[in-house]
Amino acid sequence: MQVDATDAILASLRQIANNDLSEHCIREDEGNTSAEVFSNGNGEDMEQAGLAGTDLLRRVADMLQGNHNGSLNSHFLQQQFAAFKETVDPTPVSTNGNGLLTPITTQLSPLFTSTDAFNSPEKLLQAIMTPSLGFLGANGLGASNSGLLSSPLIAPSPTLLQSLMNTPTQPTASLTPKKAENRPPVVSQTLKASKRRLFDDTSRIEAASMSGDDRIDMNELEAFAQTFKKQRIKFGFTQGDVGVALGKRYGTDFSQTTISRFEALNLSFKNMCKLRPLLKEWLADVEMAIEGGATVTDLIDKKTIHNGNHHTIHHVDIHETSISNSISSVTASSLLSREQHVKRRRKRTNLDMNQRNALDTFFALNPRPDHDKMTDIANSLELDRDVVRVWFCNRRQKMRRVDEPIEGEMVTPSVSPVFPHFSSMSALEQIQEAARLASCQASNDDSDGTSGSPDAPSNDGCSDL
DNA sequence: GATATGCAAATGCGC
DNA sequence: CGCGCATTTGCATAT
Repeated sequence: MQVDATDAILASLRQIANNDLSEHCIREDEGNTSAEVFSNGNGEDMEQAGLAGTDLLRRVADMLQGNHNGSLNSHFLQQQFAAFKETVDPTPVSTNGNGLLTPITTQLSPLFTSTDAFNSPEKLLQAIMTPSLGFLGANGLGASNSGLLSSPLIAPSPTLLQSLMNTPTQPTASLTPKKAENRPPVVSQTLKASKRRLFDDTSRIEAASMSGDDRIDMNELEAFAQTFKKQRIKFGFTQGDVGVALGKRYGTDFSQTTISRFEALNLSFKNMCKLRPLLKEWLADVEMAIEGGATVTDLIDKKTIHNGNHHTIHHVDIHETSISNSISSVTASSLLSREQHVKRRRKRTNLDMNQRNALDTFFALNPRPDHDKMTDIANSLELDRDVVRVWFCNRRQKMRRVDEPIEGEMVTPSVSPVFPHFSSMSALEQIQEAARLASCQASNDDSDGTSGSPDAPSNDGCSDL
């Protein structure tokens, strides 16, 4: 009776702890090694394992069981353990291209000066469960702030454990409009996927599949970015300068961010192609001007001051851009020489805390308000209706993004059972009420109603007024 | 002070 | 017009 799953886990943990980790490759796809250890793990027996000092272990076992359809999996345990070890000693970790952890020769961190710290499963588990180690993060969520956990590579571990804890998951943390200090090291898969870098595989394929003339030489693109940066620095322009200069020139300026991303090839392929001719032209002009004796400050000033006038700054015929790409030819010279009714991008609205909170609240009430309601909301928040509309669109988009990856059960009562009484109110009343709520919760930093998570802490203090 | 980056506004396009 | 979805772009802030 006592040779039950708990013992088995103990034994296995001990074994794992004792063995060098390198023997237990943490490969995702081959759960061989000692998988048999738990093959007899009949879950029920665990309930009565009253072994002293195994409480933690049991908890983990329970969690494991709960999380793995009743079948304990030593491979999984090993992962946890390995992750833990890596947490304590981040250095040797490495991932191969496939995102799989590769075997490592372990080395204990100064914190755990001897292997003893791992020899006992109790210790091990205790360590895992110890908040100060950041393994579970504050609140049992996987937010690892501890300096120990600075390596992003160990992130999966807290996450897994978190799921073990069966805590309401909030994987992306992207929902919180917090200052970026508590940012978890790992971005959600979806978010990651949505970001396209120039030289990722997709782009390569994309570029390679372009036909004949349209084909853009990736190397050239890369080279240009490099040259551009070099020249830019040589002449003494900042990224911001360039952005502004482009604005004067093409009517639509770019931020320092964009220039930075261009130089670092951190834009999509298409985007790079679009920007390149502009930058190329600008650079050519600058080079010419400098050659002609102009100083950089001259150029900057000129570009900064020139505003609503006719921009005679240039007239370069850079039509030998060698790339008769549709994008490239259009953008450059044509816009200016016509009229400059260049549709300027709306300045990015910066919603203040109250507006955010209010919108969040509205969203919780109703993620897709109709035209009138939208207008009411906009008015009540002194925002452009369009801004509000876009906000809702983006918010829905975000919600989908966040929810989807968590396949299976999503406890998203998106429509708002949280505030049932609202449904009987008029739009205006709802707005007023929501505004009250928003201001109520303005001080607490939750503001993350997206997941519709049941915990809704903001609810307490305010809902009844 | 300049640059890099996370999150999310704003845009564009097809429906 | 408005939506969903993908993408581009920039504010705020970290580095």
